[in-house]
Parts: sequence; structure tokens; C-alpha cells
Amino acid sequence: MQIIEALGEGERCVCDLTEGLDLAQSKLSFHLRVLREAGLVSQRSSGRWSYYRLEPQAIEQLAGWLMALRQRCNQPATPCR
Amino acid sequence: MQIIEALGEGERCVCDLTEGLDLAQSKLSFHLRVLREAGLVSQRSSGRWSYYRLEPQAIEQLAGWLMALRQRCNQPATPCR
DNA sequence: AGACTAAATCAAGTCAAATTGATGCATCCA
DNA sequence: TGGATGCATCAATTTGACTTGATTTAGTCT
Repeated sequence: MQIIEALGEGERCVCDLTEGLDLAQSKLSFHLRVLREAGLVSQRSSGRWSYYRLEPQAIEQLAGWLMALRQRCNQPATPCR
Repeated sequence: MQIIEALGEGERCVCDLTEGLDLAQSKLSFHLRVLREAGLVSQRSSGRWSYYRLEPQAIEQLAGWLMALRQRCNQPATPCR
């Protein structure tokens, strides 16, 4: 969530994230991979730098899922027995 | 997330959730507690039954956080060096 | 009161996710 | 061309979240 929050500001290269979040490089790389494989972020390479950004569709989809939950969630349960 | 999804349908008693989700009773109880302590669900007791429902404010807040991320997330990074 | 049931809690054990440090692989620059 | 840098990957270890089964608590019914 820290990484996602940081990427909310816009695209960032790994080196910026590393120092911004004070994370070991390999740790950050590990989590970026997880997020990428989950489809939440995308990556592009330029020279020797690697840039990551949020995948707005995925974020939106998740938000949509949450908003849909609000609709009926207040319906009281039918009492048991 | 299974539990949250189920509670999206409306309030449910633990016994319904147990069989609906095919979860051991103590396992379900454990996760409901986590969700409750996180403020995502609330609980009420009636007789010997316990009813849980989503906390719409919390859900909304989370969705809001996600939607806010979309705004600037496409800004390209300033190239490194 | 005593039996029964729903659900919470607890203590152990399990396992997968996360961390860590090292290594590999490009790219860049002197 | 060789050294330095940015990042990905890997193997080994650590950590803590989750599971499990047993126990406790409390409400209900006869």
C-alpha cells in the first residue's frame, strides 16, 4: 500500500521509490513484481532505469467492486430460526 | 475477501456464513474479528446468534482512496539524471 | 437445573509470504 | 574497454498470518 500510495503521485523510477520509501532495493523489486503480476502496476524501461505506474483500470475495477458492495450491505439478516 | 463479498449481499449471521462459505467455525470467527478490528464490519448479537454486516463508511473510504489515486497516476516520471 | 447450541477464545502447529544478502545482467560513461 | 550503476533474480532464512482442535462463554429450551 505504501508503494501504491507513492505511485498515486505519478510514474516513478525504482531509484526514486527506493529512497522515497526507504526500502532495500531487492525488497522493493520483489513487491513491484508482485504488484505487476497482479496487474495493479505496469512497467517500462528506459536506458538503465525502470519506471512504474499504477494501472488505472485495475484500480478503478477494485474501487468499483467496493462501491457495489455498499448497495445491499445494509439489508438486515433474516433472523435465525 | 470472500467474507466481504458475502456480506455485500446484506447482513448475515455467523452460522449462515459458515455453511455458505464452507469455513470452519473458528476460522470464520477469527477472520470476522480481524475485519471488525479493522473497522470493515460491525457486529450485533441477538439471542445466541451473532450478525455481521459491512461498514459502508469504511468501504466507501477505501474506494475513495483508490479513486483518488487515479487522478495523477498517469503523469510520466521526470527522467532520471 | 441440565442438556444443547452458537459463537468467541485460546494454545500449538503449519506454512507461505516477506526479508536479506549475494549474484547476474544490462546500460552507461570515462 | 573496463568500471560503475540501476535493477532483476535467486537461495536461504525469518516472520507472522493462518489454521486447527479443544475449551469457554452465554443464550435457549424442556
